[in-house]
Amino acid sequence: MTLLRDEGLTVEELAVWRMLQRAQVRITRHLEGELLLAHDLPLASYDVLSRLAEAPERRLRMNDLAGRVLLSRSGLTRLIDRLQRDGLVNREACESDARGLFAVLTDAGAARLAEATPTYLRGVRAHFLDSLGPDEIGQVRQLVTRLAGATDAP
Amino acid sequence: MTLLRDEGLTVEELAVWRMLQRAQVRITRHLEGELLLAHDLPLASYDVLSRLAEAPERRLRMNDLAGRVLLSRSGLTRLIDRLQRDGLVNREACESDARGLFAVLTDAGAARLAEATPTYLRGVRAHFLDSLGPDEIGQVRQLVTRLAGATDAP
DNA sequence: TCTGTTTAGGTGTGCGTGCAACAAACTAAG
DNA sequence: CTTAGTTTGTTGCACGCACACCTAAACAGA
Repeated sequence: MTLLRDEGLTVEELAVWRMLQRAQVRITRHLEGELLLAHDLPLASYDVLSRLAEAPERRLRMNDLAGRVLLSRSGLTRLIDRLQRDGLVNREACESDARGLFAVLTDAGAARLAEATPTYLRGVRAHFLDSLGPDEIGQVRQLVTRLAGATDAP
Repeated sequence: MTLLRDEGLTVEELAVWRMLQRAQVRITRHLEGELLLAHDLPLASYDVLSRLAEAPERRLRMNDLAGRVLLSRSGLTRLIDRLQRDGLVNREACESDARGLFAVLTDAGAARLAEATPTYLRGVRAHFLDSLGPDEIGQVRQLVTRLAGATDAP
């Protein structure tokens, strides 16, 4: 209210920010709910599996993976623990660097990913893309690129 | 990759969705980090305090508050517990409905909010609004309104 | 008035996350 | 070769959250 103007934010600007938060949470919850219900797969796990599937040799160093997924290194360690326990991912040592570990997608992991992907993509379309006008994607791309700062997969 | 086209999503559409997630996490972490560092106040707590400050009589029913903040009812219960412990919020019974409880902002809570608000607003401007072109706010407003689905404060 | 249903809020529990501290392996300077 | 500094991944810990369940109060219809 009064606090707002003192810092030069309009009411609209604050409302937009709040709605952005709300939108993000809303979309994410829907998506995760569907993924959990249909495939017992959390969103973060799906993200890891899909990143690995895209990577050459289906493998990525823990550190690289943590950079792509939105997770701290320790968070990723635990998540890979779970995925390994479920047989979707394996850890393999790195030849050139004895400290390094690869997370590598198993066949079971690839199968699980393939199974869940239609649900995921349908969700992204239904909860996100369908709200965009046909020509808006380009604008939104430029916008989120600016907001995201760093690139997606360096 | 191959999985993508089968469901009719372009590579660009998926990239936009991923960047949106990345952007949201990035902004939120920056904002929360600054708020925590400067005022030892988590983002969720700031949100609650500001919602209460905006409400008539500085008070809101737990349920209403949970609707505005992006939190489950149980999550809000615990958060209010903490805020009450720190003296920023009090619980007061509701006259007309014996089940109801108001969360009401204390003077200390209002002071803490006033102290943290410049940091918060600066952060929103720096990490979000500054990435928008001067005329983009209106477009973004329409977009996020569609994405958020429900209204902000019904 | 009584009984079944709905709503408000809180509690028990388990999960996922980040931070700080750690050990091991690499790297660079002397 | 040695030593100091950096990077990689893991672990101890505490925190915050949601889900399922619970109690008390309100409401509905007979």
